[in-house]
Formats: sequence, C-alpha cells, structure tokens
Amino acid sequence: MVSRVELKEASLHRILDASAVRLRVEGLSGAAIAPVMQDAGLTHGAFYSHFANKDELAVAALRHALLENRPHWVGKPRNESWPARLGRLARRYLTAAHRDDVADSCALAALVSDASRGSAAFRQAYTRELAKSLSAICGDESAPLQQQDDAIAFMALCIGGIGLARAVDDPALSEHVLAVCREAVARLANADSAT
Amino acid sequence: MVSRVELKEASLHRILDASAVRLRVEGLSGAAIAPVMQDAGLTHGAFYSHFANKDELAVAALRHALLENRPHWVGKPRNESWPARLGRLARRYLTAAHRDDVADSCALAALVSDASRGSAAFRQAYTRELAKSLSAICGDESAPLQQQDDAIAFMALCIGGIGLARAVDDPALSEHVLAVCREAVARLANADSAT
DNA sequence: CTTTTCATATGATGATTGTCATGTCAAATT
DNA sequence: AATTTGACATGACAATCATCATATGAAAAG
Repeated sequence: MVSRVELKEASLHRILDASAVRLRVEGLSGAAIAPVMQDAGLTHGAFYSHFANKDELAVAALRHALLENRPHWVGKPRNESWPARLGRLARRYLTAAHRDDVADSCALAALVSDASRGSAAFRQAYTRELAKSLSAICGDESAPLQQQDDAIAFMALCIGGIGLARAVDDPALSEHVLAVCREAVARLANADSAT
Repeated sequence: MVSRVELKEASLHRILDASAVRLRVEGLSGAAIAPVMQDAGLTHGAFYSHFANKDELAVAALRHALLENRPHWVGKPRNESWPARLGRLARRYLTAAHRDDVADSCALAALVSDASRGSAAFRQAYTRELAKSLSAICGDESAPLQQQDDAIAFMALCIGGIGLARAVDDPALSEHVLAVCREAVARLANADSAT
C-alpha cells in the first residue's frame, strides 16, 4: 500500500534524522556513511540513490538539524523587553541539559570548529542557518540595528559558552562556565539599554 | 657531532611543531600520523619511538601549541584598569589576522568542538590549558572573583566569536562578527565596573 | 675494536573509509 | 500481461588510517 515515492521519502527522513544526530555527536569527519545508513535501517549502498556524495549529506543534515530544533531554542517572541528576552533565551540555552544532550543540541554550537574546516557548500549552509537563527532571535526582520548586533554577541557567547562547558573535564568548572555566561548575557543586554 | 639524545630531541620538536599546526588546521581526526611525520622530515614508522599512540601525540601537540603562543595572545599585565586590559586583549584576539592564520592560532578556539569529542586525556589537557590561560588573563592567582568570572565570559565570547568568524562564508558578516564581539567585551567589562 | 643500543626506515597488517558496478524485486507504467 | 523504473542490497574497489615487526646504520659503551 506504500507508493514508491512515499517509501523513498520515509527513507530519506530516517537518513536525515540519523545523520543529523551523528553529525552533532561525532563531527563532520566522524559521521560516516555506513553507520548513518545502518541507523536508518538501510545498507550503505542505498545511500547514493538519495545523495550524490557525503558532502551533500552533511549539508542536508545540518539544515535538517536546525530546522527541527531551532524553535526549541529560540521560540516565538513574547511580550517582554529585549534584555528580558535575551536573558530568557540564555537561561534555556546555557544549561547542563543542553550541554549533555549533544545528539539533539544546537548544531550551530556543536559544529563551529567543523564548519571552518568544511566544504564551501557546508560553510554556506552554516552561514544561512546562522542568519536564520539571528533573525529568529530578533523576532522581526526590521529589528533595531543595536538588537541585531546584540543577537550576534549573544550567539557568540552562547556558542563559546556551551562549547567550553562541553570541552572541559571538571564538572564543577563546566557548571560554572554556564552560570557565568548566563549572567554575562544579562549584563550585556542591560549594558545595552543603558546607552 | 650531534649526540643521539640531541638528535631525538630535535626530531621530537619538529614532530610537535608539525602536529600542533595540523591539529589546529585539520582538527583531531584530521591530523594523521603519516602527514605529520612527513612534515617533520621523518617517516611514519619513527613515530612510535616518540609516542605510544596517536592520542598521546594529540595531548602533547595541544600543550605545545598553547605553550608556544599563549604569551602572544595574553602577554603580561600592564599598568591598566581591568576593563582596559580585557578590551586590549579582545582587540588583539578578535582580528581578521588571527581568524585567517589558523595554523598559528589559539588552540583553545580552534579545538573547542574537537575537545568535547576527544579522549579523556585530551579533555583533561584542554581543561588544564584553559585554566592556565584564565589565570594568565587575570595576571595573578589571587585576582578578585569577579575578575576571574569576567575572564571566563571573556574567553567564551572570544572563542565563540572567532569560531563564528571562521565558520561563516560571507566576508562582510565575518568582519562584523569580530567587530561586534570586540565591542561586547568592552561593554561587558564596563558593565562589571558599574556594579 | 667489539658490542650494544636505539632512532629511524621499510613494509605489512587489518580496519575503515567513500564510491560505484551489478543484481534483485516490487511498484508503476504501458 | 508485459515492460520499465528505481530503491535497495551485495560486494568489490582503491585509498587512507593506526599500529607493529623487522631491518639498518650510526652513536655510545665496553
């Protein structure tokens, strides 16, 4: 009862899910084709009826990852001041839960280092996804320039903060990094409204 | 005229130099043994008379990279206020020159994502090097707690900022990220002294 | 001078990788 | 009913990888 196109779409979806997870957990060079296809319940040979090469998969997986969980980190703007919004987003993003759940984490943070070493197509996709997240933070395309800049500093602080929290060996230091960065976002937003 | 120990030391030094470069440029999984040894003017077989395995090399290379260029990024504390110091360090660190010269860049920034996926030994080394850099920023071991926290937020912002600047495809956006993060450091330091 | 030591070279090992040629089988098409 | 299509499986390919066994040659030790 399943048409051929439906079956292919379902397979593609499973491939994207699996590769989006492995990409964040193991990085660009770690997310190999065979394990991804196995996660998707297929064999490695079937890969090339969905993508031309590994590079295409990485680009698609990056987009898939961000399309899936950007709403979870950014959400819709509420009735709140700009500093309050940034503070709220930071308190959600810079948490131990997000740090530990790499498989379902923000791909922009998990793949910063990888993106700079990636192909031209991958870096282009990363840039596009970053821009989307930035305008989602601002809520509106026509936000004040100061807020757009704030969003950039906010992302840099969040990505660096959660990256450090993941890299660090000492659990106490890791928690401290998160706490300090959360507070730094608040200070940054308030220092902004003071001018 | 070269003694055997001198020759081995010289070889080790070349291996460390080469691997420290390749580690930053190509990442943990990209820095393979054979190319590193070739850069050092040796063959791959000679590797195992210097290190037990690839993991040991990664740890040593990380330490070597930071031992070599930490002074360049942090330097010695001058006669300046704390906000002025942070601002000055940011204006040196968050530059296009540093962004483009990955081979001689700050390893803490180039290897954030890699560190979280690295071995226990590598993460431990990363943690130690980060701690050293933090106390070098503060200048003194017994700096005020507020300054130690500032240094953490500073590093997160710098690592995230230069990571984003490297990842991003659009040159204009990349420069803008650097500029915004430089200014954010200044705002952060000033917001601190206001309390 | 003889012997030992060991840094290095050569080459092989097995594992893993991306890629593709070929075969198969069921759905779509005629 | 006959034919075509294409998603998928199987298997092979060359390349790359970490690791190690063995050989060599020169320096150190005797």
